[in-house]
Amino acid sequence: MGDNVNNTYKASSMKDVAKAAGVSITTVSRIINNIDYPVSQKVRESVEKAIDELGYIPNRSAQNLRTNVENTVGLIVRDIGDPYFSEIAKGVTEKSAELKHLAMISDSKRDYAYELEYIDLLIYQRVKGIIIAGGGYENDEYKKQLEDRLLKAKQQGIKILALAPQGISIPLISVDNFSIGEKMCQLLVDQNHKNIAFIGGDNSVITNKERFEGYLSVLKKNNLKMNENIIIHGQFTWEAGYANCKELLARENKLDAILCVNDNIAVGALGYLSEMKIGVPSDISVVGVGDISIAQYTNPPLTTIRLPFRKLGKKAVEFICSEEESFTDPILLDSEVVIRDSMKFKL
Amino acid sequence: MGDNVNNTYKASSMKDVAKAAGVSITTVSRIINNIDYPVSQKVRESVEKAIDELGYIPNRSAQNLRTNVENTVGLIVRDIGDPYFSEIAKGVTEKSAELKHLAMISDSKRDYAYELEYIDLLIYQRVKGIIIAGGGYENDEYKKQLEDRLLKAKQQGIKILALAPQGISIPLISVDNFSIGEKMCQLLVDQNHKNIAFIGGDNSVITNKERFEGYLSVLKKNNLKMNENIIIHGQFTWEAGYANCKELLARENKLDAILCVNDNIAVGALGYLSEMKIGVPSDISVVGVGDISIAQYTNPPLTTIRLPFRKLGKKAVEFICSEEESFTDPILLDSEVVIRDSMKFKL
DNA sequence: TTGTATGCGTTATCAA
DNA sequence: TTGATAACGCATACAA
Repeated sequence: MGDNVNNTYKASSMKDVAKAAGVSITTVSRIINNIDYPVSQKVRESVEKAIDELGYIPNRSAQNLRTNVENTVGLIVRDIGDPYFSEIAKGVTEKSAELKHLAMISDSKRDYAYELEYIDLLIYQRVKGIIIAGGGYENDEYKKQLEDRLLKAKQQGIKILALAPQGISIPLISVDNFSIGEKMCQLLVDQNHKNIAFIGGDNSVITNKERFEGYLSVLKKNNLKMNENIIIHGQFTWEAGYANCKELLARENKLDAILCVNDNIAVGALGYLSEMKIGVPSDISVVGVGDISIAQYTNPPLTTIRLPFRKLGKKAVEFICSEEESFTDPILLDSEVVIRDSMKFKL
Repeated sequence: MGDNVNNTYKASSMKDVAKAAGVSITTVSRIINNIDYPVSQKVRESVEKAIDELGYIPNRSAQNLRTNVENTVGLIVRDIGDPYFSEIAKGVTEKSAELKHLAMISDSKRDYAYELEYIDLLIYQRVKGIIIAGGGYENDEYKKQLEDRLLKAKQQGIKILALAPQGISIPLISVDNFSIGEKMCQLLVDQNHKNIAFIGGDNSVITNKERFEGYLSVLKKNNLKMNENIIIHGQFTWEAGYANCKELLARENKLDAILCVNDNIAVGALGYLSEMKIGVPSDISVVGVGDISIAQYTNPPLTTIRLPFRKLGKKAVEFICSEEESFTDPILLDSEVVIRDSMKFKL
């Protein structure tokens, strides 16, 4: 089982196997790769025996150098503890495993300097493709840096794609965030809600901005005037949802509904309202976006819109492992409104 | 910027750089590796210019084949959406990035067949080390398979370590689960709780078993008789916590406290109790284990014991990237009881 | 059916 | 201060 010298093992190579089996390395290679090439039963057996005894495992780096075929994909998330990203990560790791690939996951801690650094590391690692999960930042420097990396990756034959808009030209598998904002706002309007507050996350993130614009568009369409007082932006976490809901109610207490830009924020808001003994949906309706798994267990269960996180992750890996080089038209997956009990029916 | 043939790029190599700069590849290599070797300013500049113009990036596979130095670590979690694991993952990715390494994360979906398969994939990938995050299964076949892989990894010079006991000899960086069970149970006993229920997760998982034994040991020590009726095992999720709390109360309604084997379960239990309008801690005390981030925001905030998840992940990466080959004595990190409002003080 | 020889892109040894 | 060359482990074209 390998040579034990100085208590350290040296992995055996094809050469060792060939020698042990008394054949050439070509033959060993053919057997390893299970290529449909005629090999006599006797030789095959002796090689397999040698492989087993030596505990031989092919050297990926050498294979890789030779064939230039990678079997890793890179995923960059903002916060792996956030259900939004962990669901995407599950889709990515699941599909990767299915295709015998491995996923490298980096957590940028919502800091785009890290985001860029990780892309560099992943390119250097020569992964087969890089998946950017978070929404782009409305920041010219960031966009420029990202475009640089797109070019760099292309030169190395590495695919890059995003699961949320980046404000630049990049293959995109995502959802239609503007229409999501519209749908949820219209849902509330349809039930006669008038004073509809908006709690957003970081509004320099394009995803947030697009949903927000969907909200504004529906207000306008329905001749409801926008009230800046009841629009708050902050972070994407439930802590922020809690804090911003508090702030919101301090500013304005005649609210019909709160549209939260994601479910995390809605969960935080629900928590604050419950603490304040404000009835949901009797006193105020709350809706979110995402349908993360906890949304069905909040009190009351959350009305939201289901985003296909896992499917996004899977599709991304499929693209990376496909022959397709690139694509320009965004692939937008459907999302479906999920009615639960946190929204009042006023009709 | 690379040769564009048929709309596909071929990454440039050191050879290309050398040719462009009119020097030997040896010189290029020296400059790339920033080795302290005298290179004339003029040559250095021309090489750097060529690197820049060609967009040259070293080929990791070739470097790797030559030097046999890896810069990736593997992490296997059971469910990346579970705060227990996502916190560990954050520790791992953070420390990895710090050391210019990349983390490959696999999600076994709590299925140990996948767990083993992922280990194989990671070994084949020749990562520098593999971190097993979940607790081992009390299952002889699993243990045997795991031991096989330990040996295989050793042959390849790959370190494997666990962040929870596996029931076999393996380098371990963890916490003392038995004493954690003891501490939490003693905490309740000290406050005069007598009928202390236990909601566990999968009791074939060693971590669970050890905490449970700590609980039993304290009951015994205090001459409290164990009541099988109020001991339930199930899953580690809050859905299971909810369901098992319900089951528990259907079986027995004279409970002083519930000791949950982790915070997820406690969160689920709290949810059920709140729905049933059962006061916590007025009617019944609830404590958990872990101190996941949501624990301070539950209603009431959860009394629990803080486990150093992130630190575990970081220490694991430090070990993998260190010179140390292995170690036999488990490294057990401290955990600290966190008193919040979900436990009644009866004294 | 099997084997020989070449080259993938590096690093490192040795020579100049 | 610089360069020629071998070797890492493998896949493959070609020869036998």
